[in-house]
Amino acid sequence: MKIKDIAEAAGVSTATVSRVLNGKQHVRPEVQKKVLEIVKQMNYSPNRAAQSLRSRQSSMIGLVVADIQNPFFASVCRAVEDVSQAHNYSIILCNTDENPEKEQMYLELLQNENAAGIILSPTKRLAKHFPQELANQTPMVLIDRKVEGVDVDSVLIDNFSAAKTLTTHLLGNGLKRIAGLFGSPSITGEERLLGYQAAFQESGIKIDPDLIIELPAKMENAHEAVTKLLESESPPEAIMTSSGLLANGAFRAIRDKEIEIPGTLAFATFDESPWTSMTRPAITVIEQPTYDIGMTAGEMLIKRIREQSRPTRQVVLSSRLIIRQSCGSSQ
Amino acid sequence: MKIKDIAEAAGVSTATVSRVLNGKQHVRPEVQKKVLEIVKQMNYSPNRAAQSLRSRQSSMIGLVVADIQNPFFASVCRAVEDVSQAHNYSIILCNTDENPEKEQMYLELLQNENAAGIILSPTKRLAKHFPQELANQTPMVLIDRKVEGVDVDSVLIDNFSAAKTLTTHLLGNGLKRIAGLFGSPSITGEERLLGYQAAFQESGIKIDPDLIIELPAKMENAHEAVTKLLESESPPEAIMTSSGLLANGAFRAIRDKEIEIPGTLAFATFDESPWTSMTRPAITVIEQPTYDIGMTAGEMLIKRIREQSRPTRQVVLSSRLIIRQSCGSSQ
DNA sequence: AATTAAATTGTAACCGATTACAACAAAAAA
DNA sequence: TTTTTTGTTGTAATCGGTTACAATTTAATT
Repeated sequence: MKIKDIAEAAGVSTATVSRVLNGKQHVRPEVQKKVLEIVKQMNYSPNRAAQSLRSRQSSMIGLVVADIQNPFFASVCRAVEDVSQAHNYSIILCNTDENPEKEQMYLELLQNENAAGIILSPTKRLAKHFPQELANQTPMVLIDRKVEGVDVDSVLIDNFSAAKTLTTHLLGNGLKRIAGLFGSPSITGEERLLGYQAAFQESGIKIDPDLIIELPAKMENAHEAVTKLLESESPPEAIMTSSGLLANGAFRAIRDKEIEIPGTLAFATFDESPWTSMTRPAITVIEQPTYDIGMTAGEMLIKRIREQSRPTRQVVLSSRLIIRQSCGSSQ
Repeated sequence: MKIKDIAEAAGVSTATVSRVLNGKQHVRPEVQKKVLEIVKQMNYSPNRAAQSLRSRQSSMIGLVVADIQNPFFASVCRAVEDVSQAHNYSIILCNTDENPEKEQMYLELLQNENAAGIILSPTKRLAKHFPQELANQTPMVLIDRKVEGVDVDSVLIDNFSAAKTLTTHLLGNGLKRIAGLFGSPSITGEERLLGYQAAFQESGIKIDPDLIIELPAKMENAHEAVTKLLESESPPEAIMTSSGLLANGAFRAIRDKEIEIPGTLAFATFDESPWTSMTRPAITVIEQPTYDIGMTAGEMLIKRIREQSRPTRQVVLSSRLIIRQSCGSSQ
């Protein structure tokens, strides 16, 4: 079923059919009606590959994230999909696992695919060697990670401030030996570490460097690290983690050791998850506007696709500290 | 940068370049080497739209699920992506929300896109009116839901037995008034309901029809339904839910009312989630082999893409009852 | 050495849409 | 009525690959 078949059935040329289908220029209403009828009757829809080849633009949006199993990205992804769908774009999902080679591979793929646009949570390496030409050529929106000195749209939260806020909250509760688990290598993890350090700085309390742990953001890693931490000679008074996945492993390790929260150990983390409000004590968290991030990124991308030359902008959405019982503070 | 440029630079025809790139037939090793060198040097990679147009096959696999925010599907998705990537396919992600129109729209899109294959968790309507022609024409693997009397590959767990096992476990603990929350409209929910009923049947205990609740699998719905249930004149002794999302809302409602588990109310659910082992008491669940389902489906799809005519098969993976403390059983 | 078979390469058609251009018709202006 | 403008339509080129077919070279066989 191709455009030629429709053209023949309607007694017009393929050009006319194409014009009708794309709502272009001058076509007599009666011809238009006839063509549409036949299109409907024959249940025709155009071949995307042909369209894409000719117009040098596909209807695909590349969504490149670290890991779709991370609820943060799942939520972002869902939002992007909702927005895309409303504008007749589909999404190609790419997981990088923070691996620059995978990321590179996917970016090339998306170029070859003539993706209409790309939404990307860049790895640390990409942030260092940012492909500005690619961004100039293909509409792109960065999410979740700050990349300095490049001209590209982005949507993120202020990770530095959020981490500082959370740490300050812990310090404010009289906790001093606060261990921090930060995802690595990851820009997000890095920024949050800086916020953590800044909070200490400001409070005048010294950080025990042994309590700063950078590690790949996987549950098992956090479990292992926290287990070791808790078995050490001078265990911390509090633990904070920089992502939901890390929180999970960490919390499990704490539970395994049957350590009392917040009595013996306080606990707080980035990322609101289904479980953070369900444990007893419920857990103090920094909640990110995940769906909003995805939605905003999606909308910005659509706008850029429509108007390639619009000035770029950085949107910073605000996160929220939800104080619960895991840090010993009353409300 | 197109194949013609490479051909010219290498002093051969485009056909030869194409042959080299696709590892086809007869090309003199020296020519091959030369072409590959130039391809590398000029950093060429082929236009996917053109390839897809001519060969009538894209390198895209459609993954159609109910909702990527459901951790079950996120895990399946991740597995599919891993397998796809290893075979040089990418995935187009489609969320249906159990909405047949959305599903229909996406299936058409995937056809127009010449998707190499489709992995699909079908809605109830699709199961009734299964597009066998589409399945014959495009490699397809069904996941998660059983569809009767069609000739198509599928990967699932035995939902009926799993639900029966879980319900029998509750009954075995002396619980009789067991409320069940089942996702609807969804084949999975339906099958689990049947298993639930069968367990009662077998035990000779009557079901109070008021305790069977079918509802869209969203947290809020479950929260609302359970709240109402708990406020009713004759509240249940136990609640089981047929999916992780429902479990979340249900558990939250129980917590909100500060009802003691398992003393006053027992609780169990389908789907192992990060939080089910972290609450106190920890929750008894049916754990599904999520990653395995995705991986198996992915591999089956690749095989079918390679050999369109192979006989179809149904793979049933086994789920596992994890007994914890939420149902009052010692274990 | 002559014949046959196999390997290598190029030419050009093709996939299915979009669109520049030309042709023609109808309406408006002179 | 003639000329100009505007609107409608078709023809054919084009996007960038793949591949059938034919042509040519090389190797194997008789």
